[in-house]
Amino acid sequence: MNLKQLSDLLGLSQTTVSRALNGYSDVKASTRARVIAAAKEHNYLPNSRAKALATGRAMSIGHVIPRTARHELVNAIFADFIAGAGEAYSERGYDLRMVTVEDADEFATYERLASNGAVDGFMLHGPSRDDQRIQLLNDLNVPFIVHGRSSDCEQPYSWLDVNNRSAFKRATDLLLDLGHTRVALLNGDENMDFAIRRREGFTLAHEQRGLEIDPSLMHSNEMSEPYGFETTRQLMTLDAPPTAIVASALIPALGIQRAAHELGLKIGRDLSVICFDDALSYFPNGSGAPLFTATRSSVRDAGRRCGTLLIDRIEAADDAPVVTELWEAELVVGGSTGPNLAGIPRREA
Amino acid sequence: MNLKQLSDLLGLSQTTVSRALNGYSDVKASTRARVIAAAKEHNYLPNSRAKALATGRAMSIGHVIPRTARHELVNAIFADFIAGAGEAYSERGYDLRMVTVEDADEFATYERLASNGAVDGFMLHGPSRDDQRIQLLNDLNVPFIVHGRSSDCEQPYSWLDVNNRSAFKRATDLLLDLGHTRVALLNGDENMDFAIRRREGFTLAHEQRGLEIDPSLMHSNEMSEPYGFETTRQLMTLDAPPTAIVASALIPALGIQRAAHELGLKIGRDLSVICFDDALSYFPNGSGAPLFTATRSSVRDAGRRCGTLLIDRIEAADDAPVVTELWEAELVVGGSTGPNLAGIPRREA
DNA sequence: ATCTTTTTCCAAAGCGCTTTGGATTTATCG
DNA sequence: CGATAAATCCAAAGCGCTTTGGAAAAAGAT
Repeated sequence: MNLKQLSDLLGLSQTTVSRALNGYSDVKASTRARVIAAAKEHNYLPNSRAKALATGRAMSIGHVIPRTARHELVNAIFADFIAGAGEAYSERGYDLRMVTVEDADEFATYERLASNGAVDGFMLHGPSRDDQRIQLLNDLNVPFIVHGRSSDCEQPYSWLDVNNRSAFKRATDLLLDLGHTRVALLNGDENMDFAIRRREGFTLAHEQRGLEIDPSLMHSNEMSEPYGFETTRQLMTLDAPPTAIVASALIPALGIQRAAHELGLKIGRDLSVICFDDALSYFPNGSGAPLFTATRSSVRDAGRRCGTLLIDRIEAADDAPVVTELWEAELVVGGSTGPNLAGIPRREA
Repeated sequence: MNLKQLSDLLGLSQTTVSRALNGYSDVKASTRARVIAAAKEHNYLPNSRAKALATGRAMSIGHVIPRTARHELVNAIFADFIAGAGEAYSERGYDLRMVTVEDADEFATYERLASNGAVDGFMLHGPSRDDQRIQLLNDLNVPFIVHGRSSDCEQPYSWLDVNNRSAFKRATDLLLDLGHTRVALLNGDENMDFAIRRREGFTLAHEQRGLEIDPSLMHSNEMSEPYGFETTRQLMTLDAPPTAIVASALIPALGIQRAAHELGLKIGRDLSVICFDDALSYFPNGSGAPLFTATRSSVRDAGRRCGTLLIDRIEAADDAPVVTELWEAELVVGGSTGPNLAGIPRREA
């Protein structure tokens, strides 16, 4: 059933049926009712391809995912983020068009999808320090929003970010306040902007107290359980091992925990751990009382808000000013942090 | 730049330019070259909306994700699966159209997207025992493939599944061979078909040896770390606690591990654990030697294969026979399994 | 009752592509 | 060299919707 058939059936013009269905005011209430009833009865649905062509709007949001470069993306965070974004999209009648590409094709794909008319805007994930995609999309003059920020980017652009710097500063402050003097950092991949800011927070907390940081205590890698495990094992072989660790996520924190157990160290007593908790739905930070002391910010909520902001921009005038939003993470105290008992962790076994 | 402008510029008809670009044989090699060169120079790209309307093909695959009902989907597995599927899609020129919906709107959304022409086919995730979506999509006569199976479904349909039954049977056999007599099952959500089959494998292994299973040893829940943790703690308070556990995934296995540590039990000695490993990219089963003994099958590979099979079906004749593929999981032996030493786990501390 | 205004409807022109059904030109062949 | 076949090209008709610019009908004003 298409528009022509439906309008023939009703003895009305396509124009009238179309306008009735789309809520225009120049159609009598009674005929609108007739049209809607008939449409429902014959379950007519406007062809989305035709509609897209006629309106020039694709009603979809592009997510371009490079295969390997930022493959950190197709990961724990990603699923929750797009779950949140997807909610915002479907509320507004949009859907998510995801395309995975070879790294080399990434830019070309943005250009293609934009000039193509396949999407109305883009969601940018995982920005690096000086992310070239921002320049590109500004040049293409297509709406987009960045989840995160790009420190060295000069251009104006819209973003939503959690305050990673203050989150890690607070986390580090907490540990220093507890008397820890050797605090290790298991940061995320420091090509990513969020990791850079987190490191800044970590170092700032030390600087404000006039503390030097031993470089051998700072590590950077993609967040995985083995990363937490192996780095911790290695850290504990140092002459002066750390008594506390700030970790980038729950997953490496579990690795830290495993290493601690293996070394006979009790988390929260012999070794304090604080991590960033993205509040992933399938990976809660314990149930009930938090397992780890953590700075928490829901990546799902962030996705939802990013989706809303992006659609607002798509539907706004072309010259709408950029929008930015900085979220503070919440500090939740769990059982993984405690005072520095010895200066040097005790060993058992 | 659109087709008309490009053809005017070349002094050719739109027909010829279109056919040149689309590789038809009725255009002279030299003019084809001219056309391609001009298209590249003015970077002309056919408008995908117009193309979709004219061809009747959307070149996109629908993934309908209910918000909460199977929210297990928006989870650890999901990201890797669509990463794999996305590769297959982009190789064939398709992309992924994901739409998250309220549970109540799920069926209507399938109907809408299908009759709408918004997608050319569907990927079905996480089938339940008697999944109604299969009937629906068969009725709608739209290509689709199921990742997994639906045990009680009578209709023919295309699917790709890992042999969960044999995987869990082998896992259980391994433990029984090691002398364990009380083996617990931490299954996934038994509304899901895969979990049902896994339980079958678990019970079959016992039955073949004439062993009864204590029902208090069998649990079912969504895969999370706390689920593993709490269930294990509870199991260990039984009069006769298990000496081995079969777990649905790596994530709950980490919870099991945490509980074991807390109870002073050493994994692989006091408590054997074997789990299913979906080979998630960001969640490896250890690095190098496997952390857990596991039955492994890459969900990313499955996604890739599902994508290929689905597109094959979309591009095949309407009456192409259904296709099915059953993968055997690989058994990898790690340090988490060992012989039953006592019949009752020893306690330390 | 006549003239405006408002309401309600519609014909037709796109949107930018593909494809059908020739028409024209060039090559092949007896 | 005329006739047939093959190679190239193109005008025009869709695809199914929206939207413009009126026209016709109904309501309101005088």
